[in-house]
Amino acid sequence: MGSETVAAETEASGAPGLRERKKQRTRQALIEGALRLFDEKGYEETTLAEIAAGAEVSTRTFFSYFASKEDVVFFDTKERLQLAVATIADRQPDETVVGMLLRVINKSFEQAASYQDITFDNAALRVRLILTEPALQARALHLLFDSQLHMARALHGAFPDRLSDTDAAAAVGALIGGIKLSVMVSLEEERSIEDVWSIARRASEIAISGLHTLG
Amino acid sequence: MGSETVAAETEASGAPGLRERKKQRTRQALIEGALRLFDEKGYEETTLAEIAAGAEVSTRTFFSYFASKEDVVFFDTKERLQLAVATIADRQPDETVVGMLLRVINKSFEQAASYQDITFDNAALRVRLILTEPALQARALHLLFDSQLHMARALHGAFPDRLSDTDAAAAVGALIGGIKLSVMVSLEEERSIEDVWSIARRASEIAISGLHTLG
DNA sequence: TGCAAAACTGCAACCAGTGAAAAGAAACAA
DNA sequence: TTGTTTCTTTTCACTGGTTGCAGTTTTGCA
Repeated sequence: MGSETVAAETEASGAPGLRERKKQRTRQALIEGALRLFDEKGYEETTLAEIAAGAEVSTRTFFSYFASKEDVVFFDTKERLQLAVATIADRQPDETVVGMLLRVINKSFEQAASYQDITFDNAALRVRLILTEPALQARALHLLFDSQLHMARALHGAFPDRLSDTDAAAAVGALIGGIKLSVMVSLEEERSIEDVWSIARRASEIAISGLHTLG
Repeated sequence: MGSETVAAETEASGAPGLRERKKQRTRQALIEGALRLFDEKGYEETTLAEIAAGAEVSTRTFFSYFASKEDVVFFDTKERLQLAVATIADRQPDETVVGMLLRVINKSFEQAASYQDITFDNAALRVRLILTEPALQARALHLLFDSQLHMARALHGAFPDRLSDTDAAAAVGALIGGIKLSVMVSLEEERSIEDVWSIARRASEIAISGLHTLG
């Protein structure tokens, strides 16, 4: 089944077997084919039958790799969340809450920037897709929300005595909520990556120093 | 069509015509019937056919009142957003950004608390429903996100010289993001309304005074 | 080579959602 | 009241995502 991102090795040996390699190839074919089709003819206009045919599997098989049509687009979400949570889990000595949160944000951006995972260079296409398709936007927000919950729990776990669970949630929610909304607004006009970057930074500064520093 | 919440009057006279009254009754029947069915047999297990039958209309007619199955549950969203945006629009003289945001939050809570709109007393049922059904949760997040965008624009409009559009977005996103996530975490255990209220307050204080005041 | 597990296929069924044409009901004018 | 116009609902047919199931193929391994 495609539910595990990390390859399950055949045995104690390090080499993935034929079965695993085939599965990875099919998975990648589904992802790349789907994104290409979404780009060419639009998300709604692309049917699962076409996606499956593109990867030379049956429609039914699609669903043993992804739980839904939307999910192909978010193939790397689990991985990204894992990195964030892991980053929180290995708290540096003497690190402050804010320091840790910034480290998480930075790592996440780095990861996003250097994406090679699945020979996949159309990150921009994906962003455009998610921004324009309501169904994908809803799914993205749901996944992001879920990630925030996980991160809040991890943060509470990293500072068990200093932060209550609800305070940890408030912190994560405020930081990511601020960044998310300001980036979204900024994307309504065409902007360069650098612009977006600095807007995100600015939003995190606002969250950290507090809204009272504004008007 | 059911797209307008406010009744379109027949003429210059104040009385809504028969047509309008019937539509309101049908709308209410759909809402109440749907929520009752969702409660009794679960959201996924309830079909549109059943909902429509409960209100004695055809399945097709359901879709001239609501755009989707999910949307019945969020029948009052437009109204709530309108209040929030209107509250922002009539900025008080000498009001600060933070002061205004707090006023919006308070008004919104008031409105939620005093809900009588459609002889509808099962607000709690609805909350439980949204919290447990993934499809509804995704829709809720999408609607909330959209509301935040509108509020951010309104805020920028209210303080055009003091707040850039992206800063306004950062403010709204941080405040609502913090409240949302902490309330959500708090709801994982059973809590009283008062508890939730004070947790929300605490989250807004954190966002206002800044994350740096934490760890 | 043979067996068990894993993966894939085809098929049937369900249900949300949409388009179009026809029927029904209400509003309006004469 | 009657005829006309406009809005609403119904009926019907159809698409497409999603799932369960039963059977077949492929792979891993002894």
